[in-house]
Amino acid sequence: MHDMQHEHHECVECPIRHRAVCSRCDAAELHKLEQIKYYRSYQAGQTVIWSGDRMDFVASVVSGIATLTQTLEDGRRQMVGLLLPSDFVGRPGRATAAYDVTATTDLVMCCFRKRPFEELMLSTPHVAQRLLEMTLDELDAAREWMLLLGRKTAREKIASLLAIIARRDATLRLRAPKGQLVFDLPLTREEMADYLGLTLETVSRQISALKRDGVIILDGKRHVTIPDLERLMEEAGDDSDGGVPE
Amino acid sequence: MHDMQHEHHECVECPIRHRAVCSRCDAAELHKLEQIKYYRSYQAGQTVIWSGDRMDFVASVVSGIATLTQTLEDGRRQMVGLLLPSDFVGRPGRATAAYDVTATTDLVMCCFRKRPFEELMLSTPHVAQRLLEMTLDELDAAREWMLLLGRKTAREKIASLLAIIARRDATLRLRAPKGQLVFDLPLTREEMADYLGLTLETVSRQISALKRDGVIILDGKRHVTIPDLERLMEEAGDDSDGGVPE
DNA sequence: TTCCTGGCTTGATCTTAATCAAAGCGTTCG
DNA sequence: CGAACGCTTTGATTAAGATCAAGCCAGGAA
Repeated sequence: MHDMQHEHHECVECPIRHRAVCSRCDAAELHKLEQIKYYRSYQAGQTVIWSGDRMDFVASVVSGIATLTQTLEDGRRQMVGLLLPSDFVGRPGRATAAYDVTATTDLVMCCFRKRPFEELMLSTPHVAQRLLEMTLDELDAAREWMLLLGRKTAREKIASLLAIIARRDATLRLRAPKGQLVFDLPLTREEMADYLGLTLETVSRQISALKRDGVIILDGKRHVTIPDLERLMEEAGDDSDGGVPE
Repeated sequence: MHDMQHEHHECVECPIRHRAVCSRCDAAELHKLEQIKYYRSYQAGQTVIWSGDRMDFVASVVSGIATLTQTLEDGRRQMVGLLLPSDFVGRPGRATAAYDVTATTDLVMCCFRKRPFEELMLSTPHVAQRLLEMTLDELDAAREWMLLLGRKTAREKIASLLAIIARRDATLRLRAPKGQLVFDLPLTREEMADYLGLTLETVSRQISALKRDGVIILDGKRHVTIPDLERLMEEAGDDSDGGVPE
């Protein structure tokens, strides 16, 4: 419809191009990307791909939320990734999925056929460089998550998760991070439990406790208000690292 | 001494070049690397760098073992990385260390000054591509680790750690992974506890239990024999994923 | 040799979160 | 409308691992 705006419009529509490519884009590259790209939609609860399945694309979340989970034979589940809009899924150079990918809300992904995408990466260095940056960010997030799983109490885990969601949500909406934060929990109690390495009963109890103590205000089961972000961060037990340097 | 062998010798000496660069090396690039590279040695127990400190290099482990740890204000510690020879440390594009890095054995690292290394990355695409691959491997390892921290029992955690060390050790020594495996634990009980999100007492008890049950044979406190790797893997509870594809 | 010291083991007890169980609430479906 | 279902809350009990507390053992120093 707006031909003159086409390229810019594509950037907004498709975060991978915005985040990984467009910052230093080039007409020939954009044209190649255009040819290997397609969209897929999933309903809430649908599985995008099972661990071990052939995966012939890489993708970026356009809207909605997806999770990566791992499962032990006896059914114990651990979430290992939470994908919000603009996050990247899939690994260049690997044929099969390493995790179950599930849509927890209605989900739209922008996919790129894997083989041509890999070829594009070889010929356009800044795509690999941008992808490296994003992967390093994910690795940092994973290590923060490891601290949570290994050493935090149930209450601290819940507070940490709420802080993480509030922060990412605020970033997505470009809200100022000061003052009251309001958002809807994008996860069920069970999904939160899988994120935190807890049972859903413990999640429910700790949420009730935080509510009772005034750390959060709950309206219904999903709508959360954080009256005091500082307070929540304290509950999360995160290292503020204002410590004494030697 | 062996001038004709110089480049190859350097590759062996310095894993980052071997793993990230040399596979597709080029004389000019090698020359640049040579100029920005230097070695540092640490004694067992020494801290390489504290979280938050300025970090003006990236590096690769040449020999010995280093750990990455995160700490909560009250002293709870969680290991988030275990670096064996050829592993990479440091993040291009970041000024300060995000974790405490500690030498758990005597350690030699091959360092590259960060600024010139970043410039080299911009001009030599395959370095960024190789680094991306390595980072994706680390991310996979981190996610496996998250499953361990969030959902495995103490016994499974110990068995998993032993399997991980046995596997990496076998890889380093280029031993055939069949039959009996023998190795020395490179970590104290406390370090194992920090790896696994347990206390050192629980680590000790579970090691004793695995010994009692014949899953491992202990000679002294550190020398371990795995009589049956299959058995150990079962104890580790890992998803063998020989499941039915749909 | 004896005495330390640091790393490790083992025991007793306590706490946290898991498990088992029941019921509440809000939607959707018949 | 009422039944049924999915998600959640809450309660009672149990179990896994943490915590507190001795001791053990090997190696190094005096």
